[in-house]
Amino acid sequence: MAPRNQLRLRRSSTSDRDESGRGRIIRAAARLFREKGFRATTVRELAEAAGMQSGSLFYFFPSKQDILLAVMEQGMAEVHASVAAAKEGRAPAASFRAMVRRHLEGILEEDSDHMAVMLYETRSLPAGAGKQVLKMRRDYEALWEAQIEALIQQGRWCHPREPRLSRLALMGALNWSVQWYRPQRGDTPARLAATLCALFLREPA
Amino acid sequence: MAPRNQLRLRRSSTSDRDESGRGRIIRAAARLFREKGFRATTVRELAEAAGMQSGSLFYFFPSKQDILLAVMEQGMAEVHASVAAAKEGRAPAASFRAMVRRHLEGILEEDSDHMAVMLYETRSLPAGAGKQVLKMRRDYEALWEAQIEALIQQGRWCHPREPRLSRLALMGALNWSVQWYRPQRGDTPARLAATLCALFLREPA
DNA sequence: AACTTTACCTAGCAAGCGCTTGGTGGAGTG
DNA sequence: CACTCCACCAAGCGCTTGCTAGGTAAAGTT
Repeated sequence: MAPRNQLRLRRSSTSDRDESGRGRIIRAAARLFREKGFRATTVRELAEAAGMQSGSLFYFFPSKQDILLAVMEQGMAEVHASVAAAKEGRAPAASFRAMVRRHLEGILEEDSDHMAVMLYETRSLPAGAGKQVLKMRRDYEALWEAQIEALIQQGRWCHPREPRLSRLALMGALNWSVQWYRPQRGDTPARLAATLCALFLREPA
Repeated sequence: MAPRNQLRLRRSSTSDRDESGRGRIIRAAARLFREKGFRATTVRELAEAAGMQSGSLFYFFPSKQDILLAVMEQGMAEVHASVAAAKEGRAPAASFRAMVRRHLEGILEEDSDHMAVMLYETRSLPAGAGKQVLKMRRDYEALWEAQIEALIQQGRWCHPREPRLSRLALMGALNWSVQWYRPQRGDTPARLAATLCALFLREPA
């Protein structure tokens, strides 16, 4: 019995946004998992899209499920970082607009499939798995809820009570765009963001 | 070569909400497809949940995919009927509130898995399939968009332009609840509906 | 120069998959 | 009582699935 694969696994030394085997796998997986779903994507398809043989995937990851986990982790980390940066150093309403824009860019732009996979493939993970991802997700939600509370205090939010439900409604309105948004209509995530913000923000008194 | 299964298939003589084989299969499929997803549900699990052997499914349906289609059709038809009925004979804002309530009940209540499957399993259908379901879906969306236009005319909608985007945002906010709503919190779909309506409706002038 | 590690490839196994086939008991019909 | 039809069951076929085992050429290390 050979030593377990796990023992030799690299954690991404640089980023996984590189041309290394790991990086190529994660990018290909993000695209396929988003387009076809996790279960409907076979390791053979995935390997071909990453430019290697199916067996080689298991040199980099112990299982198919761990590839899904890696996709989600990367998506969550990148969007969180982008949105958190947009929050800094602006008035609440301006911050909010920037955050919405970054969030939509993070789920709608080309080669930004990771976060969409994270949003819609949660149930492909067995009950115990993905605690790390779950924690990241909660942190991300807290970021938004805090922002909504700031807007409520300034009287700029459309509904002055229920910040939790407001956040859920907002996230629904934003994340649903994954289901219908198609870039070729002349829309961009930025323009969509501007319009959607207008639904939730109240004019200054 | 035996005659194809299709030739012997019954269209639901009464409703499929009965205890017939077909009805049992559709109900079990709705629950499993929602909980685990279409691909992750095997015909053996599905058969067991419906109280029969796996082969027997194919006496009632020509393929697993046709079971999915039947689930979606039933869900779409029932919710459409319920929401369309709520629209009748009320002032626009009151209609709207009733519609939102019916929609949420249709996707959140126990044994109402069909519509949720319809919302989140579209990509499990191959490109050509489900034209019937797609048409039903478009009709349903038109129903909502008309309602939003009526509210805009009365000055009761939170955003006076962009009825299409308003509809998409609203649907997102409502449909996202499938991902997070859990009944045991003391919430009900009806209460959730009331709060979410307040986000989108404007007070009468 | 000798050795180890990295980054894969090749071949294939065991399990599970959707679906088919050939029945069969019971109810309905003439 | 003979016949037909309905609603399934029992068994299994052929294929695909995630994953494993063993190998290897090239690069890095000592």
